[in-house]
Amino acid sequence: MNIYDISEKAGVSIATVSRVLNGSDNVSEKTRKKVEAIMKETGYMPNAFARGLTNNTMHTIGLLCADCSDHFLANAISYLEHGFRENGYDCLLCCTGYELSNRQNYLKLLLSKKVDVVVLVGSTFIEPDEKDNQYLIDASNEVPIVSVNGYIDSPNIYCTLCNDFEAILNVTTNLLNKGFEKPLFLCRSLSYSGRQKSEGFKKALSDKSIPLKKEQMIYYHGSISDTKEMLLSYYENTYQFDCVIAGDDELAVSAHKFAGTLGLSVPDQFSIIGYNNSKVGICCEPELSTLDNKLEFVCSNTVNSVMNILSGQRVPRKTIVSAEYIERGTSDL
Amino acid sequence: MNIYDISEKAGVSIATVSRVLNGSDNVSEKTRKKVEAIMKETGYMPNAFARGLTNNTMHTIGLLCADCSDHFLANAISYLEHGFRENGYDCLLCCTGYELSNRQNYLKLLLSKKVDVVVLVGSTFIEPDEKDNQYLIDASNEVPIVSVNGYIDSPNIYCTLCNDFEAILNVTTNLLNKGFEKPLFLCRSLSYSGRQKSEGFKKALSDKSIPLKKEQMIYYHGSISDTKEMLLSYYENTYQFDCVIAGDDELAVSAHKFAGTLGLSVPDQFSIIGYNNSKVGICCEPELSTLDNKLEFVCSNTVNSVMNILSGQRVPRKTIVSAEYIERGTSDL
DNA sequence: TTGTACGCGTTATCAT
DNA sequence: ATGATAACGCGTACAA
Repeated sequence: MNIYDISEKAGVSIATVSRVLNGSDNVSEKTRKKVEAIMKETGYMPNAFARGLTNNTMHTIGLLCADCSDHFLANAISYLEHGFRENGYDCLLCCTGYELSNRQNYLKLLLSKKVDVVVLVGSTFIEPDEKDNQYLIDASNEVPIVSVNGYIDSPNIYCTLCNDFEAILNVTTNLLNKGFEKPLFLCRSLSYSGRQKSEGFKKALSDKSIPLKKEQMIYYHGSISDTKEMLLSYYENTYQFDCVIAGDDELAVSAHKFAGTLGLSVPDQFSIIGYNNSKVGICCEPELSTLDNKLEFVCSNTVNSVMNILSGQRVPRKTIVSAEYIERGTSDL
Repeated sequence: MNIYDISEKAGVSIATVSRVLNGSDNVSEKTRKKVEAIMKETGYMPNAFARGLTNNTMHTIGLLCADCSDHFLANAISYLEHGFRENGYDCLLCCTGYELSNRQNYLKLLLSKKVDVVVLVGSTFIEPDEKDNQYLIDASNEVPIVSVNGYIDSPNIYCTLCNDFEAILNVTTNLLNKGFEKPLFLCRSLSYSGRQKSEGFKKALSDKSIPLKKEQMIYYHGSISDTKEMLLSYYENTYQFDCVIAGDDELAVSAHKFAGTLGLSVPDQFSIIGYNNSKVGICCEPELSTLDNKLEFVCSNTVNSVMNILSGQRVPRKTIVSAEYIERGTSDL
């Protein structure tokens, strides 16, 4: 059932059918009704591929995300998908993992599928070494790229992110003001966000003229229980910390369990602050204090930017929002 | 840069270009090399829409899921996406929510985008009232449908699921054998999976000739803390249960917190068993005993089924796998 | 082995 | 207001 069939049944030309299909006003009420009736009756659906071919778009947006089973990324995808769909766009999902070469292939794949925009979900897409981001810049010549939570300075790449630097700086400062003297910064990786957080931590110490010791910062990527074990041995052998500033809530939960097995009194003797305000933080007892990085705002801003870009408007290349400190049971600031 | 440009530069016809593109053997090594060189040099990419138009497929699979921020569903999507991609298929993601009319619209949308298959991620897509599933059956006339964790009996709908009935039956039976006398079954909804679990619970009681009381089964959909409060008041006012069999781990975490505030001794005085073996279950202390419903297997089987269907093979319409009981700190069976 | 020509189902331009 | 027709880029049957 294609446009020719409809035109024949309705006794009009395909041009007219196309006109009613696309809501053109240059068609008499009478024929419009007639054509619409035939369409309903036959359950006609215009062929999306043919439309794509002539319009050069199928209204789809490519989502690049490291791992959608990650709670934070899954939430981001959820927000983004809803936002894009409200605007008539579908989402093609690519779970790339963390390896650069895979990511490059996935990006190529999205380009070959002719998505209208590609969005980088999560700050891990922005690498510390500039040359590793060149493929993004290259791709941005063909299609707009938007980044959720990462920043890169390039003409056709638009970024919305949380001020992770400021958030960690503030919370660390407050912890120090409260009398904690041996902070441990615990983070997964040197993603863009990880780097910002790291700098925030360092700044807090330097603001107070506290010399930074190498052992005060750990980068670790393991399961909750592995991380707990690591902390146990680290505490024993390397550095006896009295509070943990974590790069995400799962790391914080590990620290929580660490404190539990050592019987440290939380939050007075030992404080923990997570990041992301995610569900895992309210499963433990006492519940986790955390930093809410305003994911919903970041995502909705991303969606708005995309829509404006697609309609040819100019949009800011960088939008930053402040995190919000959420105090629960593992800190008292 | 299209196939004509390439053919011109290479001094061959578009047919030949098309042949090297699709790996036909009817092309001399010499011209193949030449054409490939030009392609590489110009960075040519065949137009996906034009291909879609002639081949009537763009190798994409539609994923219908209620809410991809749900941990369980996000995991399923992750497995599915990887599996499909390995087979050269992309995933179009639709987060439908739980309302039937929305779901019907999303399904139509996927059909209009001409996906090759639609997969229903999660058992909530199978409604208790048969007529509410008619839209699925109708759609299955146009495109194969596969269901992850739900079952519906229809010629072009293929289902892979966990034996939730058996799992809850066994675990409830074991709890009763251990001397627990006041079990509470706590579940979110009467999704297909919810119905199976419910029946398992009932069967366990009836097998022991224990009369089922209405208050022994709760269907509740709220946040962790709301659920905890609900349980507190339920325990006080309605039914003083001594163990909880939960339909998912989050509900179990709520019960965990409930037990914590009441100071009930877990697992001897009060036992809790979750479902899904998800991350939230290892964030609490003691960690949650749970039922692993073999999501990875279910998903990989789903992917295999889809690939076989697409290649024209016959595949079983129903595949069932048994859950695995994982004992941690909230039960001792 | 290679090339010609048509079909896929739209949209858009130009007449009428 | 409506219709004829080119164009989009590719795959392929048929011819050579």
